[in-house]
Amino acid sequence: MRDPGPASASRGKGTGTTTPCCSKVGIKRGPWTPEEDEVLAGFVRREGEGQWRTLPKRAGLQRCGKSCRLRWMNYLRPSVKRGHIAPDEEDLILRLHRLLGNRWSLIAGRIPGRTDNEIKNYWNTHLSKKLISQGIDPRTHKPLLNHNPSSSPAHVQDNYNASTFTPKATYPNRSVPVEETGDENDLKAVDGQLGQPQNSGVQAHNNKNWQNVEGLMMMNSLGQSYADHNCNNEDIFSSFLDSLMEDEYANQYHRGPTVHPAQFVPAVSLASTVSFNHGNATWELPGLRPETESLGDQQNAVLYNNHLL
DNA sequence: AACGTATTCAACCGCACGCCG
DNA sequence: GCGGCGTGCGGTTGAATACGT
Repeated sequence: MRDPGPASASRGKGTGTTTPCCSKVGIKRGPWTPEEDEVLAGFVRREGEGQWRTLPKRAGLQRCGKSCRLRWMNYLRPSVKRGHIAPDEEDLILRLHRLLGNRWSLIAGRIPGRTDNEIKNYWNTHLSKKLISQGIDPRTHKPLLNHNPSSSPAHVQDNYNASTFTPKATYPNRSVPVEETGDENDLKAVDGQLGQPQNSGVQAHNNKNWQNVEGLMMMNSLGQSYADHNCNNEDIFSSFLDSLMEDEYANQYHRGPTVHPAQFVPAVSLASTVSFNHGNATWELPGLRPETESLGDQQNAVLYNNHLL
């Protein structure tokens, strides 16, 4: 492994304002030693996670709290899975990234044992290059304009298209059209109409990294709803994401015109239906195939078929 | 073997948000 | 409403390592 390096060695970017926990003289930086790992892991096992700021002092570590937390979360936690990313994990990362963009923590939350840092690194070092080599823009997941298809082996392209890409989806809660280009101005326009993503019960959102148009559309709506009503929607989000992850789902919606979700109230027998409160209306996001739809509510069936298929 | 370049990934940074007094 | 604190996020860095000449 790497040498720990001098305790005062400067790493990372910038020399500007430092966070309080890292400004103290005598705080060690750089790679962790096995001894430090042992101290930290033992302490967290005994005392539990949290109180990271005061943890170094209590545990007798010459580290800042943020560094301790990062080391625990990304390396020492028992649930952290080490080793190579499996093909199915890679496939999942690709599909989740297409939906969520650079929401590494959200993506990591769907892949057991993998950390956001690990997935982020894997994306930047492997997957983004892989997509580029296949003529896919890793930022938008759309074809690169200047890419020569002949430069990629056909079997590679076929494999990727077949196993990884879902058909283009038009989400039922979309109220504005999504431009085919992932142009920044388009994103701003979309932001303006749907509102910036807000902090939610799921996690805090950084507003600066909404790079994926599809994910932007979805998360804007979810985030807005979460923020407006401050409800605990982690399970709802999870099930909604599950439904989005199904190819069948995307197949059902990729052709249809948009409809305001408030216009549509799915039959109660529809499984995986996701409800959101927004303003005075309840927004319903159907998340399954129409063939499972209850025929008991004919009105809903008509709406469903007319507007969402 | 020696050197230069590319790649990997652990660790750092600033910032944003929720909570609480 | 305001400010401090704790926490978590995504972007970036750079030492270690791998690879090529």
